Amino acid sequence: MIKIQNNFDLKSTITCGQIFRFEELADGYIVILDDRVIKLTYDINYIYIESNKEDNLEKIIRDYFDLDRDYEKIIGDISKLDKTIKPALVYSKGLKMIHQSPLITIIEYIISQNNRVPSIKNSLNLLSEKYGEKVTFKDKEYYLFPSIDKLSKLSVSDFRECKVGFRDKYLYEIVKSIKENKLDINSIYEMNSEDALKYLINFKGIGNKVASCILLFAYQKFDVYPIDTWVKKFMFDEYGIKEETKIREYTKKIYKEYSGLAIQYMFNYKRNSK
DNA sequence: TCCCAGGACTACT
DNA sequence: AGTAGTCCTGGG
Repeated sequence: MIKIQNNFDLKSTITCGQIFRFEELADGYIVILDDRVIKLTYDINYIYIESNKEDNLEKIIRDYFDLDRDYEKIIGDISKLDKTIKPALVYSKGLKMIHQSPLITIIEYIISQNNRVPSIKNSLNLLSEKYGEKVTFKDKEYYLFPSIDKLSKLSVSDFRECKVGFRDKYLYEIVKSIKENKLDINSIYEMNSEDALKYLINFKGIGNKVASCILLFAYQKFDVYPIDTWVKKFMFDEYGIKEETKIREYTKKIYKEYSGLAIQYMFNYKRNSK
């Protein structure tokens, strides 16, 4: 068990749509990471983390929840640039952008296309239960997300059996590309956002939105972002801007390299506050 | 039973 | 260059 300062908003961070495989408990959350299961509980001062695998835990947590980035400063900078977004920043104070493994993020967001959250979760759980490593934690069984080696042995119909529907062939092809390094997930770290976006969109099954989510949640490229209905609503209500291209122009001009973060805060505010 | 939501691709102009 | 139709699942 480790404890860290409770200086972030665990609930928003976990439930705001960036994480699919989590479970809400009476006193906290279970989250399934790449290589372990964690349980997070909290009081006013601390967040307590337990795992089936304690080694390196603090470092992994700090990395996954992006705890070492100075969000206070970023938020300060954004609110200096723009007053209108301030309520959203205050409301979502403590929301962190998670830092997930590229492989999992790519699979998750391909499945998410034209799909709803419960159905996405169902598919991810099926994939994990069938092909992932079983882990026992506090007398309960969990399944980690399958490795690239495991995934690359699946057929199109294996994917189909996990209820991914027409996305089966996309997953099959992309997993193969990753395995053969035709989709080089490591090279993306070094690309600028524009090139990375173009690179990802070349692969069948990855469009603009999916690519944006991958770059934001796996590569922490804060200047790329998906624009969904909640963000559109915010932009229309607050600024009277309706078209997506105009929204992109505007957010880029105002929020610059922090656009992805600003957008996520907007999304959380618009969707969750009254 | 049908209908709908939800991204990206394909095949058309 | 732009767009209608299509792919599948789960839920109303």
